[in-house]
Amino acid sequence: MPHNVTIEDIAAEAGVSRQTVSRAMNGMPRISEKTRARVLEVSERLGYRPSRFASNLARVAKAKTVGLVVDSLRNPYYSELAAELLDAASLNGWQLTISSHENEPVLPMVARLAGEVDAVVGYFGEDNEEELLAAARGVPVVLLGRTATVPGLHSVDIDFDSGFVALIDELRRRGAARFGMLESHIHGTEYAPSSRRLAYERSTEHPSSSAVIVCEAEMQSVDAGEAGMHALLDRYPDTDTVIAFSDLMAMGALRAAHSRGIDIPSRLKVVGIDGLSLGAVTSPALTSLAIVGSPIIEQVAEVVRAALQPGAVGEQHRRAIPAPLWRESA
Amino acid sequence: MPHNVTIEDIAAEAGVSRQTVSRAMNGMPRISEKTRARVLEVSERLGYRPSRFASNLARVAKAKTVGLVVDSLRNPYYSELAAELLDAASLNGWQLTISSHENEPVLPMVARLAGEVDAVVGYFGEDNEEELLAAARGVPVVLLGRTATVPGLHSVDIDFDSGFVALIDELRRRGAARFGMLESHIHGTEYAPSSRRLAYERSTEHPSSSAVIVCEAEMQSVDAGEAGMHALLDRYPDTDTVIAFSDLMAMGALRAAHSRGIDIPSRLKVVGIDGLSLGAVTSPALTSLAIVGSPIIEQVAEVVRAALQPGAVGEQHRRAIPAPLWRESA
DNA sequence: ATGAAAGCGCTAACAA
DNA sequence: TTGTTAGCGCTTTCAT
Repeated sequence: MPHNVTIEDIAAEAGVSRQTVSRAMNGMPRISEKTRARVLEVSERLGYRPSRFASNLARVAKAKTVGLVVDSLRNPYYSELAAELLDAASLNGWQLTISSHENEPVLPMVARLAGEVDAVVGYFGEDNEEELLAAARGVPVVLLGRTATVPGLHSVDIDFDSGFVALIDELRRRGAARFGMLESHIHGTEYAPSSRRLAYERSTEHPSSSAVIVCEAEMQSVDAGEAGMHALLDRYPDTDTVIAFSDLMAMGALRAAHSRGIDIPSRLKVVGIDGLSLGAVTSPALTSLAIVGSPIIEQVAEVVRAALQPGAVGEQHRRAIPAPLWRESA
Repeated sequence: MPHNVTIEDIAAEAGVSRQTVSRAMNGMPRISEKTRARVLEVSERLGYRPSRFASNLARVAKAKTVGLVVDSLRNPYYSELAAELLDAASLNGWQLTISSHENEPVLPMVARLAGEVDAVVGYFGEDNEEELLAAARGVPVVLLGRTATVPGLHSVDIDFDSGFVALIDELRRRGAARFGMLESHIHGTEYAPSSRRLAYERSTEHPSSSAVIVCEAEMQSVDAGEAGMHALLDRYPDTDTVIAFSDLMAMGALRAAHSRGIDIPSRLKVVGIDGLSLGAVTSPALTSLAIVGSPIIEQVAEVVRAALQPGAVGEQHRRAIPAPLWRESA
């Protein structure tokens, strides 16, 4: 059983001390080119791989990495969110490790992640807060899209109410009068109104906001949006403005409108939620209540930055206000 | 200067040994519920965060993490690739940390990554192999989309020639006769024919394969594809089959065809490259030469698995054959 | 330019 | 159930 090759082996083989090996491997000064070359040659020959754990343990400037938990990177909402967090991470000198709970139960995943990262941020659906906290074993956790209720958990929630007010106001100014909404319901789960629907209903007046179609979404929510749009147009033919649960669903809605020969936005306005850059390439380009590309990531970065501070204490709760992103469809 | 709180502090405060603290924190057996609770209480009160470096150093089953380097997660090709690698990672018990070289030069990024992961895989464009190898400091590197030429670097290349043969054959069987291609050229860089274009030209006969339009792509290559399609239809009006550099460009091509009232696929077949799941929601759904969703990730996972083996020696070179994904547009 | 000593903070194996 | 003894493999500081 050939034991793992360590810095000690390289030092011995090259006839130098461990520090010299360290200097050579890390491109540090105070070493002659000659010895450096020799050490590098030896280390390559023996297949030496420095232990990142040992080196970070000894080093004073330790690497920082934040873990992101999402449903699936196949959903463009999460991949754009990840892209933004990646920007923030690079700005702050963090690494970003991503996990999706597509294949794995959340709690074990968080427990595993906790052994590899310095903070965990993510969407955790309905997961129990106490259990999350316990699974994280001291690693700070930031809940996205909901407000944490137990002490010790940070959160960045989304203030749909404020976002909707701005959106509906401007839509009205543009002539919107009879609203409809395409709500989403993940197939096979028990239905509960989403915070998006609730905000929609609060921000529109009653008779119009009764025009809600609950779409049974599976993976491909574009299709659900298309079907939902047909249902909505059948049931509430005089609707002039449709707000979809997500941009993906709105894209389906656009398709349904197309197939019926309905002109957008003159006859019907369509608005998504999310603010995906993907929405720029539909025709017409999709107007959206933007979460991604708005201040949410700023907030997350600030919370993480604070939580990563050595003496950090207490939790932070923030709310990000989604902002309408006006393109052509409304 | 309050030093970092360590296991020692908790042990002292709780009046137990370090080992007992370890048992409590990690949910290990052989500890009474009473002491566990007390230790947990203390650790929470003092804000104890176990050092993942120390724990992994001491632990025999160390965490494995692989680093993925991509252009940008905003590009669905990379995010779907990442999603697949995430699946493979979860299957193998790895973590996945992602870096994009959107904001950061590659070499320093690889150097940083190398201190945090056990293997690096990624698209490295034109980057110098020797420099990459040096930056990785002993951490295995897997090049994607090209074949490594220096010893020490692994690679998984894409065999477009084989893929194109299968694609073109079947297209011909379906009536394709005059081919055209929409090639991509990243704006502001020197142009060199892509391996996709070369494979296309090899697999089609000459006069038809001269129908190549080089599109100046920026971020949003959908637009480039749209413009390119118009140019192609103007210049080679009798083209009956168009192959685009990517699915995104093919989506633009679809849009151009739409706006000209050209029916797809009866009058014109359109094929993308990449195999994005996004292609399923265009109308008509996009046929594509699939890279993502085909064996490429298998190959990558195998190479990484081998490279992660303690005594691993030598490098691996593999080729993945893209497979046509027949949907409606062809 | 190089080396020796002293940790970094934890877990594994064994003893009590 | 709990504690003791050894490391894990590297970097830092200080000599030389």
